This record gives sequence, C-alpha cells and structure tokens, in this order.
Amino acid sequence: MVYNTMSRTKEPLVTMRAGELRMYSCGVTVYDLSHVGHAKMMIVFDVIARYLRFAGYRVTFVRNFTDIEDKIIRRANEEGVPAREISERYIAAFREDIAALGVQAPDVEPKATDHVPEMLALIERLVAGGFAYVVDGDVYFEVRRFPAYGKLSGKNLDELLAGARVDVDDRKRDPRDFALWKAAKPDEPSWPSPWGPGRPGWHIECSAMAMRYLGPSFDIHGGGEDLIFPHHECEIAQSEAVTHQPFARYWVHNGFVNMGKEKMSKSLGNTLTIRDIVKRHDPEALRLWILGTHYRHLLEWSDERVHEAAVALARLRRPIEYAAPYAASETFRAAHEHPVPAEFAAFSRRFVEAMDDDFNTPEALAALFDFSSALLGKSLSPQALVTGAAELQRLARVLGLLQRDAQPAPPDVLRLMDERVAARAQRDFRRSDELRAEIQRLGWLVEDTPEGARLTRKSG
RNA sequence: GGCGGCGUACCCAAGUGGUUAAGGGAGCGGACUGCAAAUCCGUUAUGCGCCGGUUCGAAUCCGGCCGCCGCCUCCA
Repeated sequence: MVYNTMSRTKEPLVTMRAGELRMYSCGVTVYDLSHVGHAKMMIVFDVIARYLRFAGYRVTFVRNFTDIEDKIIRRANEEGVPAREISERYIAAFREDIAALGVQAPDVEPKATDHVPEMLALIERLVAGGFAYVVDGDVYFEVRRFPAYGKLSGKNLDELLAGARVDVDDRKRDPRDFALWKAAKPDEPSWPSPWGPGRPGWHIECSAMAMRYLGPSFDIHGGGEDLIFPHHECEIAQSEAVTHQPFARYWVHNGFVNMGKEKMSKSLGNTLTIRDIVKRHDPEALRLWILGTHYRHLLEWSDERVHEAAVALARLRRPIEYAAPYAASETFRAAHEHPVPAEFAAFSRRFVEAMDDDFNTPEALAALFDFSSALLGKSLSPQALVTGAAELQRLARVLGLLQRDAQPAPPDVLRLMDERVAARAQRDFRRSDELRAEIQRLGWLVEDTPEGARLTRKSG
C-alpha cells in the first residue's frame, strides 16, 4: 500500500508494467549547500527505491537537478561568475553530502539545462494546443484551459483567485497562469526559442525530464510536501494537457524537518547543513533518526535525538559484531548458504509487512530491534547467530543501515589487548583498566565475557 | 478565509474497531563482572489533548471544543 496524495488514501501499489517501476523525484536547486531537510527527502526516497528493489521490482529512479533558476543567477551575479559555475559547484557538493549519508545514486540524474530542447518541444505543443500563450517573449500556461488544475492539492480555482497573493502581472490573462518560458533579461543565461531568447520556467523542466526518461505516464512521482502546490500541480497541468493521460499514478510526498517549531528555510536563516551534521554525528545515526518517524510526518531537529539514535544503532548492530568472529572462521565460511532458522522468519515477515504498508519504517525498525534482541538474548548456536545476524543485516541494509560489516581491530589495538589479557591473568586490575581506557581512546570497546575479552568498534 | 496534518509514558515514536497499547532513548531495582561494558530479568500510560455520542467493544468511527503546525508566494 502506498499513500497517494492525489486520492489522500493508501492505495495498493500496482505498477503499469508488471515487475517494473518507474519513479521520479524532484531534486534540489543547486545554489547553496543542502540541509537536513534535503537529507530527509533524499533518505526517504533512497529507502523507497531500495525497498521496491528488495521487493522485486526493476526500478528506474530519476532525480533531477534544477540548475537554472533565479537564485542561481543571483548568486552568480553576486560572485561575478557564470551561472554554470555556481550550479556545478553545488552539484558536486550535493553529491558529496548525500554520498556521506549513504544515499545511492539514482539511475538517471538529469540537469535542466541539458534538456532545454525537450522543454521547448513541450511548450510548443502547449501553445499549439491552445493551453499556452505568448506575451513579449514570455510563455504562460493558461490555467483556465485545464479544468483539472487543483486536483492534486485539493484547491479549486475560485478560491485560489480569492486568496491570490500571486504577482499581479497584467500581461497574464489570469493571475494563476504560470510561466513556461521567460524572456531573457540582461546578464542572464539564455537559450534561443521560437519566442526569442529566454530560459525555462521552473515547472516545465520536471515534465520534460520525467517524460524523456520515464515516458508520458509513469508510476511514482515524489518530492517534499511543499512541492504539492504549485510545483506538482503545474507539472500535472502542463503534462496532461499534452499527453491526455495521467502523468504519474502515485504522488508521494515527505514531511518536513523543522527547527524547533519553525520550518527550516533559507529565508529564516535557520538551516543546518548536511556537512555540519556529518561532522558531529554518524550518518547512519541520522538515518535511523529520520526513519524512526514515518516519512509523511513532521520531524523536529534535535542533536539529542540523533545522539539517542546513535546509541540505538549500536544496539541494532551488536549481533553483527558478536557474530563476526564466528563468521570469519573457517568453520562458518559458508554460513550465508545456510538457511535462516525458522524462528527468525517472523521478524523478516514483520519487516516486509511494515514496509509494504506505506513504507512504515518505524514499525519495520521495531521488527529489526526485536530481531536484534532475539539474537542477543538466548544463547544461540554460533551457526544460528551467524545466519541470523546476516539476515538482520540484509534487512537493515534495505533501510541503508548496518552497511558496514564488523571490522577487525587494527594491530596496535590487538597488541594492547594482549597486554591486558596478561595483566588480568596476574590480577593487575589497575594496569588492566589503564589499557582498557587506552583502547577506548583508539575507538574500541572492550567487553569481558566468559569466553574472553571481546572488542567492538565504538560508534556514534 | 480555503485545504491539509498533528496532539499516545520522562523524551522520541508505531498502532486507525476486538487478546496484557510496538520499538528506541532515559531513569530506577536486581542478576552477571575484580570494577566496568554489554546482555538478561523486573519496573515507569487501567490509559492514548478535553467533553459528548455510536457500538457488545474505540487511542482507533462521529460531533463539538482546546492547543500546535504546514500549504495557499521561492522552498525538500
């Protein structure tokens, strides 16, 4: 089941082509560093894509870059460099940031400026079909000609007009009409067009790129909830006016990350960049924190909550650390080929059921935590522990968690461990404790167990 | 004003008609330990913003009220 903004209900997921799923999600406008809000959106759609693949779909995932836009141009003019330099700079920064978050690259990452011909073709068809009109080199979509306008956001045209704070531009036939093409102003990048040099409006790029890579009608279209109106509403209008078929079947929108009670936004100056967060938190902890709340719900930024997630992550990971020595040994080399014990099947089933229910990651995580407890609690056979831990990791990876295998300790840590074992044998606990503290400084935790001391990497 | 969302324990957060209201964090008591850590056991909501109603039965449905938030303008 997937919650569809269009119907405002959860609907069974039925793809247009059996076994195949085509998905488009609106990317970022590259004029500045990305913040936690972007991180949430990227992680949410990363998990959706991962899960759909896990569930057996052949997924084609497209996510664009908006690399021509007012704010990019303004910034370029401020710095006295070409717009392209700004967009390239922040595309590179964006890629670095989300790679640090473990977000997998989509199948296609188109840039708006590489698809101007496709946009022009679309606009020409809209003009030819009477859905758009030209004024002084600008081209506007005439909302009145598309009666379904408002169907996604639940707005009706009259109310839109009543509360209209839209820019009053008398050249437009109606204040609600939106720009498909903007005539070039001095000092702006421009492309030739049948209506003179200019640049594309914001909405048309997504229609053009989605259609180019996914066809006129595809399965899932996603983005932040703020894009429902006007962005996605406009995409639907301009696309469906041309194609006469549903642009996307399912509209999926993620909830925001707030700073305190306020929305995070550049204009309020309360953004927190991904880079700043990654400096002080394990990226997987950030991911766990984000996935601990349903994707459609609002999240309030808190360093404390992310820290708690780091602690929880260590717990989740523990069975993998415990299983590592066995898994590495010769005897269990083929452990992955052993079937997962039946007693663990319930956890996998619960995980899948949760994810099938509109990507309910909090519930899926609960299943993983219970799984983890089951692996830690009873004294399992090494074989059960190894296969169970492998299954736990396989599921966690669908959420982008527990990506790393347990790592062997470096030689200097092992040397200190040997020293500590010797000290303890002589009941020299003072020395033993010193060594334990020393090892901790190197990033490893020492746990004494009946089977001897165990080393685990410190996390969070 | 229009549209939408939220209010569940000390904190975060699932659950949207039916056994004892998930899970994580935090606290407290205990076991284990040389001490720890980890783990385990016990414990912290007879109640899910408030008031009514429907029902054999509601956190879940309906009505009203209170509080918080988002969109309607660039925004993930």
